[in-house]
Amino acid sequence: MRDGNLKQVGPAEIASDLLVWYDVHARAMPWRVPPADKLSGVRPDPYRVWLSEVMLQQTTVAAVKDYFHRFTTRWPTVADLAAAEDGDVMGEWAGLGYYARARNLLKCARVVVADHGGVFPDTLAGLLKLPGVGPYTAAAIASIAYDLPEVVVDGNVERVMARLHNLHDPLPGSKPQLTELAAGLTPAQRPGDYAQAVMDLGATICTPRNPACGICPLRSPCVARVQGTALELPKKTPKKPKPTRLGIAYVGRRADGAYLLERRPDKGLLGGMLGWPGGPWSEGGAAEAPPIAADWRLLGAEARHTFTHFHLILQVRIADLPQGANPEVGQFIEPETFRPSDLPTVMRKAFDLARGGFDNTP
DNA sequence: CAGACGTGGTC
DNA sequence: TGACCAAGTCT
Repeated sequence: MRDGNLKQVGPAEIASDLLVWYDVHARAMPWRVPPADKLSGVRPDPYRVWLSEVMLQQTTVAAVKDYFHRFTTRWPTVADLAAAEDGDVMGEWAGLGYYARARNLLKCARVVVADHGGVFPDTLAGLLKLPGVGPYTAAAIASIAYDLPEVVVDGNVERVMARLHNLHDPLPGSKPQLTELAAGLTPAQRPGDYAQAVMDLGATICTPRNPACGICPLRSPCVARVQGTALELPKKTPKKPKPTRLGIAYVGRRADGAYLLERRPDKGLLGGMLGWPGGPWSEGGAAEAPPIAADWRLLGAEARHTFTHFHLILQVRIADLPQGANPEVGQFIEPETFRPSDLPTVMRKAFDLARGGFDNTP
């Protein structure tokens, strides 16, 4: 049979082909136990598997690596994390995005310590009850950490399944079908390696833009490859356009170098993170009053930032505040305590502009 | 169930 | 430059 033709291959053989490929091409990750080490009985640490999986939700491996290293260095066990201060965890997560993940991370660590003796549940149902652990993450922990044959379905698996079976129904409506197809391939042997193999395949071979079909271990049974439809799969329902909102960031600096910051409420955008006072952002325009009376200067440049569902143009206003200033909003953070890296990215952008403003007007 | 929820990289 | 994309979850 020529390589360009479709070949009937059973589910067991597909899984087996994928595992053979994975044994050679598995990417090395700080949270992963390589296939060869598993043969000597080494098991992944459920804490590290959980932490990495939460960080990897909608986030690239490249972005996660440094955060994973900092978290596991500072909090080596789930008990260490459970005992951490909220603000320390939020600050360490700053820049990674989707901050509900960090809030749920801490909640989850405390539940595992308080209700499970510091040991992660080893069933899908038990894992699903944990804060911030949904169908994907529960199945990933169950299969990767405990080698249970649960069905792991993430964006990679959806893409691989849609192409393998040439399924043109659009996401997210087709998710149940894709899950069904994924379930049909999940093997009883080495389900954890299999799950990681599909995700590695999706990340390195069966990529969204330039799939390397020629070297894909599943090229023989892949219907989309033969039909020439791989590039258009999986289909997705079109997204709505993003509106643009306007806002103000008031960056106030006291004579001793302390900055006036506020802790944002747990609910909503950037919940639980530090930020500059400035009120809500809206399409109508920004008119929020300053947190304290002072000589606020408007900077010439604005911070631009795009969130998941809107663009933001942020005016930056700066002021030198007297040592005895007593603002209604927020709290001063001493220069020894303040780490710009504790700020979410949009707030750090405003800070970078403000710093230039202060430098120009000593 | 559709919308909220971040960010950095890529083309 | 801007739209799309990446190991989703919660409401």
